[in-house]
Amino acid sequence: MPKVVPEYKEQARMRIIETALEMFSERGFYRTRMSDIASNLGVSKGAIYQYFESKEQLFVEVLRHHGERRARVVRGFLESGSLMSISTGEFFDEMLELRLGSLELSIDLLRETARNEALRKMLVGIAEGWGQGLVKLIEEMKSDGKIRADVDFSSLSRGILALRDGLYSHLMMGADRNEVRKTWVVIMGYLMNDVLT
Amino acid sequence: MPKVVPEYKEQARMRIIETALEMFSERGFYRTRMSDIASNLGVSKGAIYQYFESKEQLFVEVLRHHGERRARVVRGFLESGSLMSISTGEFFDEMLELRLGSLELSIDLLRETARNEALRKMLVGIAEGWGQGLVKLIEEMKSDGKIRADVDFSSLSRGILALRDGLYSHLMMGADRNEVRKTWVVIMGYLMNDVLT
Amino acid sequence: MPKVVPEYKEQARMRIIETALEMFSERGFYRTRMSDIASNLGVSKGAIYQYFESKEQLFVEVLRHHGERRARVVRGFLESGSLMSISTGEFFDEMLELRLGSLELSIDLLRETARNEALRKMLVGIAEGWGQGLVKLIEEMKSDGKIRADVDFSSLSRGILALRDGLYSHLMMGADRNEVRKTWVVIMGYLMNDVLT
Amino acid sequence: MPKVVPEYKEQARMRIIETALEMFSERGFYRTRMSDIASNLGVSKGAIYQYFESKEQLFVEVLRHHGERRARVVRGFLESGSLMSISTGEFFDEMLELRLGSLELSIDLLRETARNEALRKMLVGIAEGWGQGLVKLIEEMKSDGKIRADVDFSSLSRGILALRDGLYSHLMMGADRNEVRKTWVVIMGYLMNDVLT
DNA sequence: CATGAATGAGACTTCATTCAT
DNA sequence: TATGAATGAAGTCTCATTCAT
Repeated sequence: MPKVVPEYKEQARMRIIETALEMFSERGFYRTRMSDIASNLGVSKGAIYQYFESKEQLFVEVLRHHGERRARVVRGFLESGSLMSISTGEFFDEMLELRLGSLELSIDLLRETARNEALRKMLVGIAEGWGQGLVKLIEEMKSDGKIRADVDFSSLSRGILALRDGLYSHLMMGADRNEVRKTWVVIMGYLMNDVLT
Repeated sequence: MPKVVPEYKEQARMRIIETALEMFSERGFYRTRMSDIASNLGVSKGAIYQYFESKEQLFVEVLRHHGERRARVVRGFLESGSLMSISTGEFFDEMLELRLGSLELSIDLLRETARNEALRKMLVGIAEGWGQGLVKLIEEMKSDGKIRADVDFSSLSRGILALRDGLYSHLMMGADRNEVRKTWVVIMGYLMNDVLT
Repeated sequence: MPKVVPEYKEQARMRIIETALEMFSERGFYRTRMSDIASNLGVSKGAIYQYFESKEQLFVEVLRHHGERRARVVRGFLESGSLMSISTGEFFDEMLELRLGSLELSIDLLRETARNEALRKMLVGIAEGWGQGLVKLIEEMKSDGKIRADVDFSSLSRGILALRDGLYSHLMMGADRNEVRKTWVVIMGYLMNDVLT
Repeated sequence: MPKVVPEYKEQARMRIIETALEMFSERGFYRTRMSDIASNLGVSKGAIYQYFESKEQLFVEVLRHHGERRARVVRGFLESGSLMSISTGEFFDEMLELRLGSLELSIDLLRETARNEALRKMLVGIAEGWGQGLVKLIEEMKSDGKIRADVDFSSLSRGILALRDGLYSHLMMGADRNEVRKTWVVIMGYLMNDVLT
């Protein structure tokens, strides 16, 4: 790709973000050196600094990009679907693919957060996005009579998200993927029993 | 207490471990400097090296100690109790008090793991401890007829643990403690509906 | 103007030199980045390297150009004038306009000098030019009987130059321009009292 | 010197400041690397960071220390003396020894100043200290009838300081020390002629 | 000729660890 | 044993310079 085309810079930026995302979530913010990212990309350290002014800024952009992508995908699921559709193994796989939980990143994020107010805002925003989406879906289903009227949708929503995050962490700790997926399906199945009419 | 008595060394060791545990779980392994731990303890950096040969070794000991304490407490709950007893807000608070989830530590642990096989073993051991405890409890309840025969106890056990871990992470991210506790109670209540006879 | 005419190159060279002169004297050699100069000129960094082989070489050319211009102006003053004419506030303003003192540049020059013999030669040459001009003027006035015969013209010349340079440095340090100009006039007045017949 | 004595840290601090002062004034702030200062001191780079949190902070401390020392010495001269005493070659030598002019440092200071308000304050303070001391001396001499009543002491004071600074810069540029000293004596002599009764 | 993305040497800074006192 | 000054390896970041387009 010729370097003069206008899209070039944006593509280069995205390549850096994608690579950094992978490395940050696998090794963590501190264990990932700028030189690692650079050599993984096949460029020099300096090149990255043309696109991001610091390692911390790169991290912020990685999180922002990642958060937006997650939000888009999840919204798609929630809007078109029902609670049943997210109780499936397919949904779980899809989430996994997108590192939708990304507990790894979240922990580092949390630690950076102490020094970076913008990060904290974003963090809260992303979490709220998920929560609101679920809550809205549950409310709609309730008013459609698909869900029992006495369901505490706030707890239900938070519980589902917590289950998801916890299962991710188990995966990270080395749990077997099939077992984890099965757990999702089984537990979500139980919950659906309880709340669906 | 005169410094020459043998207990002194053990007490000093424990003080270091307790302080390091707090700091590692709040700031993370990388953000916590040896000098921070030392000044928090009111001793010199050198003193810590009389008890632990390296920062990594200190981390390992912190995790070992923490893991053992958690295991003890949880075993107590599980042995004396039933699934109902762990569905309560009291149990949740108790877990919280002991950093029983300690996702923060787990993440750092996971990252250290890449270079330290012993750590990985311990990690898996701790997780299995929890899992086995729950599984055993569930099996006993099933054979007592307190739980429906068709329950997939492995998934149930893993799901409960994942729920716990996920809720911890939400707390870390700034969620309200009362809401999180309530979520635990509500979701566990649903699950009990499904599995208890 | 089409870019291929030979004058173009010379004009482009001069534009770079003028811009660099301003930036070097305001921010200093080290604080001025090639990219700053380029963006101030509205061209790319690469373009500058078509005219100057390195930042250091550009600095040398800036100094040469500046020295020559100063020399021309000062010669004009000295040849057509008398000591009285350089004791005026107008002369002071004129000097200022041309950065005739340019202590800022001189200091950077001095520091470059350690590695660059050619620079040192030029530096000495410029300083001598001033000195010789003044000395010659004083000698002529003396032989015309306008100056007392016992005047140490070497010290007088050097003293005048030192006064000028010192006042420039005061300006740079934030002194009020009117006060500085007045000082020049007053002190030069005293000195004229002493040396004129 | 044993490292446990309380004075040790202060002495170490001063050694660093003295060495840094020499190197900053000879090579300038930018050309002086922390590793140069360290190896000149015979210690590692890291050691300096136990005493100063950054290169810039070291520079500030160097200037503060230097400014205070200069102020002390000059005050002594001015208080005990008369304008005649500072018109001597001995005074000039003394000033030189203490880098009392320190134009080199001042230029770097000036450049740092853009980013550091505290520095600018100090700079102004030091300059004012000199000026006030001279002005006070001249006023006293005037009221004692030793100086002509119509002397503009503000301009005289500034002129003397400018002469000093200018001569320093000439020395830095390679002028002969004896000639420079002689210039000081001669020009100050002329000025004394004009202002003393 | 011009561009500006990429390079890479080198500067600053941090911090786990050591060791003389 | 305890101290904390010193070390030095390693990481982040800068910027003059090059070169493919």
